Amino acid sequence: MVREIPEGRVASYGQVAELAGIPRGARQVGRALGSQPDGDDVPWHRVIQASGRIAFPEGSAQYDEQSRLLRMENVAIVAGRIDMRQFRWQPDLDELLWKPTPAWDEE
DNA sequence: TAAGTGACGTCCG
DNA sequence: GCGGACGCCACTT
Repeated sequence: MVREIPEGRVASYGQVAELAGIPRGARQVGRALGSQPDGDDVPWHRVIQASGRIAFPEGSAQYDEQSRLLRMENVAIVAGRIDMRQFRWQPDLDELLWKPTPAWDEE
């Protein structure tokens, strides 16, 4: 499922779990990613907390690595947070939402 | 077998 | 917006 997340977009653990058919399996997703051998082709860095924060403690090597990879994909991390309204991956509406952007003043 | 522990999420104050 | 309490579930002690 995580491999489906396109570059430049992110998804929350809960979202991935749900899409994978595991309603309350957010923690399972975290475990799965953690047990994934490094150097694999799974874009683990695109999975973050629903709050828009990176799950690792700020300042940790892992936090730095993840934020680095995200920024490399042009995902903005402001004040330790990622704007989910802007970068959250939406499987179906993806193409629609990722266009320029004018339409979200409805918020 | 029971208790502790997370790469989490939601609710509440 | 933040921290605490709980819920969650697959391990590990």
